[in-house]
Amino acid sequence: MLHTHQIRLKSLLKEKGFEESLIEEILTCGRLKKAKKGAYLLSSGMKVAYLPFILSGRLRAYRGDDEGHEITLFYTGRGETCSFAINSIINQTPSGIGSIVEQSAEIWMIPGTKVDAWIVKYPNFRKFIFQSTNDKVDDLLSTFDSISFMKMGDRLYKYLLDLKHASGSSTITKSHQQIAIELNTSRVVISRLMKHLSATRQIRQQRNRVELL
DNA sequence: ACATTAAGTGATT
DNA sequence: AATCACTTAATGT
Repeated sequence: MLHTHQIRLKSLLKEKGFEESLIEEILTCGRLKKAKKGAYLLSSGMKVAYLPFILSGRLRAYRGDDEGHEITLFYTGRGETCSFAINSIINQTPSGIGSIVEQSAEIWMIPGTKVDAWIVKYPNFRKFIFQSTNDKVDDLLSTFDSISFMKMGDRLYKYLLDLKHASGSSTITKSHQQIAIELNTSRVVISRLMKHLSATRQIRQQRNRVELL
């Protein structure tokens, strides 16, 4: 007896090219977790017990300090897993990053204890894991570059573009304050830059809403 | 109508 | 690019 989310999960796993028997294993030993927008899934220093496979929604990974500063690192969406979770699981080390639900998500939680064996047993799982790691390291480097070399205005624009790609929508519903937190700058700075983007017709904005043009 | 939260702005560092 | 101090605009109760 399969639930609708299990059917969707199954077809997504097939799409990913996973072996039939692996799909069965994933289905039997995982469990569904529904997480609402704004929920914290993981914070820095926590042990990771489950490998999250995202069925729907989107997560935002960030690095933070103890004074409430943070910086957005990358997003994780449908059909993806967070490669930092993989590292924490395999190396048995605590997570160095935090993860928050950006768009209400359904996540298939796979016990971390299975990961080692599956990497050995299933070539396609191994590929998936390495591919995920590679993807997220690329994202991370791109974020690193922007912090190191780009001016705030360009960083903001890149941030908006990244969000557009991650969400598949050119409308972003966030306040200037929230964006400022994610980029680790001040609200005033974001407001000024937004005004400029608006004046040069690169965006259109309303309260709590930015549309990329 | 009033309070609260979001966004805009000039001046200063 | 950040901070302060303040204004104006939008929204909730």
